[in-house]
Amino acid sequence: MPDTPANQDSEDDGRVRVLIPLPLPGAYDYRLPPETDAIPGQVVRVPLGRRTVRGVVWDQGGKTADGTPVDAAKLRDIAGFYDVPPLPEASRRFVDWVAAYTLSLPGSVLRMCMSVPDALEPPRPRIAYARAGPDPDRLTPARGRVLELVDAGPPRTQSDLAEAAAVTPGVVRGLEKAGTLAPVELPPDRPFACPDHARPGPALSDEQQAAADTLSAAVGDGFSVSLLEGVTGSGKTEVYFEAIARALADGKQALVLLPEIALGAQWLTRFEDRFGVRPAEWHSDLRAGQRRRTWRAVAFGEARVVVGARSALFLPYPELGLVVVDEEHDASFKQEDGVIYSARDMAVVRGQVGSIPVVLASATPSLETLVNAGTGRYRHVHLPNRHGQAELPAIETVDLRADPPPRGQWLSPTLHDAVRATLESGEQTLLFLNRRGYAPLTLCSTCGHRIECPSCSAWLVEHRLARRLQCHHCGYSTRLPETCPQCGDEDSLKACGPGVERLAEEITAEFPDARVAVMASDTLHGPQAAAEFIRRIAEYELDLIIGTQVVAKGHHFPLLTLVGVIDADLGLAGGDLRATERTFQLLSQVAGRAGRAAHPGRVVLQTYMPDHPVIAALTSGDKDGFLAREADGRRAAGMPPFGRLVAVIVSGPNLESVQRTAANLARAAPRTDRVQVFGPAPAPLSMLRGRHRVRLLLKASRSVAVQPLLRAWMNAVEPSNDVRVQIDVDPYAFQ
DNA sequence: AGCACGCCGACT
DNA sequence: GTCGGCGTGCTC
Repeated sequence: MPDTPANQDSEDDGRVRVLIPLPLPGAYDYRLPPETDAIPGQVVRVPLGRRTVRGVVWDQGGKTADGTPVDAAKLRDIAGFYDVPPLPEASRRFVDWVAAYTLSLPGSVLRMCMSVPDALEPPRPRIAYARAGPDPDRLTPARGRVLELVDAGPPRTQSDLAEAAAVTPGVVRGLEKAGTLAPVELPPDRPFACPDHARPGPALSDEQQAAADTLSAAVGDGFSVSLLEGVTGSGKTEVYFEAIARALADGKQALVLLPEIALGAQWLTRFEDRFGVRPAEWHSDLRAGQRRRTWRAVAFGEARVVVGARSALFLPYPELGLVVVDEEHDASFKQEDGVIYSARDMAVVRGQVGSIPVVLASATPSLETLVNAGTGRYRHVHLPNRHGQAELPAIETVDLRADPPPRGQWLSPTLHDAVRATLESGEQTLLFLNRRGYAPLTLCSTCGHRIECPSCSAWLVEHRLARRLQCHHCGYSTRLPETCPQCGDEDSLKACGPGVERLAEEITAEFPDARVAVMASDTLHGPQAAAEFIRRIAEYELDLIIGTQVVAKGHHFPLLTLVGVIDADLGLAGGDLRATERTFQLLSQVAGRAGRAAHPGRVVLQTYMPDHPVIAALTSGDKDGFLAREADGRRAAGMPPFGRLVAVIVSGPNLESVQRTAANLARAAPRTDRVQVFGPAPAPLSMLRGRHRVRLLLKASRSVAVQPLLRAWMNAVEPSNDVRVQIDVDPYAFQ
């Protein structure tokens, strides 16, 4: 549909609605200067108060609260137009949809699309340095290295030269001053290479080819959702690459969402193997220059494939033809602050507003997705397992009540023997413990004091290598005290429970010859470090890996034949309904690290609850039965995905005012027989970053439109001025 | 989100 | 007497 002038159906006063990426109640009206035109999506500069801000010409909304248009006398002129493509219609509809669904302000959602302020300005030419004169009088070794680089290749920028020659940027400036180098202008942005869809990919098996054909056929055929289910090593990635190739061949852009880009090095390599170039990347630790370049390349349609974290969903793709969500079950797709949304669910919405296919890929799909596949709402594409082996390796349990580890240790005799045997046979072991640091709790043996975070209701975790206590929720960190902060007793503090560091200590003592390394999110510093770690495992430079959940993701190591789970019960505490599903997914993924074609591998789960349904399902291999029972339980309870939940979180530094607002909300709760409201109750973390948190939970059947109910409910209550009320539609963690 | 206004405490 | 803390309110 061609864009038509935004003011065509407005009054004669040249009124244009402009959405500003600020938390304002809606779009604002502006006047179009004479002799100018505005089309929807155009990015403009508008006066707001005494400053000028960016905004986007919007085609809907813009009514004031009482429905009357803003007085024409109040209108101010649009100050200017940015020379970037208009925000595409699908993006605009997506913004409106996400705002309405999550009950956030449209301006807050638009902000996620416009997160790169300087991307709107024309790119500044880059200054490079080229040889302009003879060597300087004083030719130091540092200057020599720079000149060697300049003479050997094309002109390079100051920072680039400085880094490559291992000198400070001052050396380059010095050479400019001496007349040896002169600045030259480079074309502003390095262009993104276009992935080559026609490049031959790896050979696919018949089953993989059939799956690839199914996904490819959906490309260009309007909105659809396909669940691509297959274990690690089944070739999922290569299969959806064929759908990407099809989108590229059709002249469309493609987006792949991954949970943790930091660990995507293997993924990027596979992409490059298939398409010849790297895709555009989008994640939180991108440098400002890269962000700007990528945003513009997406908006101008130059970046054809983007791989990124959840925020990549809000980039202004003009020609998006496919969205893939890999590891779709992953909890990190849920954005928990600001605009609270599930990137997996919003990816489906983005597919709907753009009339394009969505692929959800996972080895262990979420129950929501499986239910949608079961009812036929989603297409279910199942990849057979690698080499026809069992879905999971043989999983056995160790009942810690009957077979406990020695005092102060964490490996049961059975697991200890298994580790020894694996080491002796020259194969690799993975020990999984989803706890960073040395010990999760520090306790005073004299007075019983437990060291807690001053601003969260959580214990501080000892990190012995760093000699500190850390809060894993807010980042608070303090030196490990020598005396009890409560009773002052010396040498009375005891580390309680294991973390990966402590497990490493035990392993090193028990198996001094083993080459051991710990893999946790805080031991991997950046993508290169993660890639290096994975290389060390793959090239057999390590015998034993101790890891947290970061090891569960998407890597396959052929020499790894033993997986030991130190505490299989860890995720089951807390009574969260989703805990069983989550634990099943996590332990399935960890178990899947073991084994290869010739050697099935062994998985040992240490547990105090060998009869728990999750543990029983893992050992029996009855995945389908477990999921069916889980689904039955949810259906009977009216819980997601069969019912709908909305969490209302009230937080603030003052407990009384938080409780007062929560009580007022409870009093004003909607009273119909179509919804139930529970609470207020302390939120799962009752204190976080110095704020008390109280939660109400609204439960409704799926047929109820909860947003209007919630809007009326929230409008009926005036929160205390020091509290914040957040609404989490479809909370991930619920109790 | 900014940037005003405004209303109370410590300074040259 | 002013400078300045940050609570409250507004921006088409």
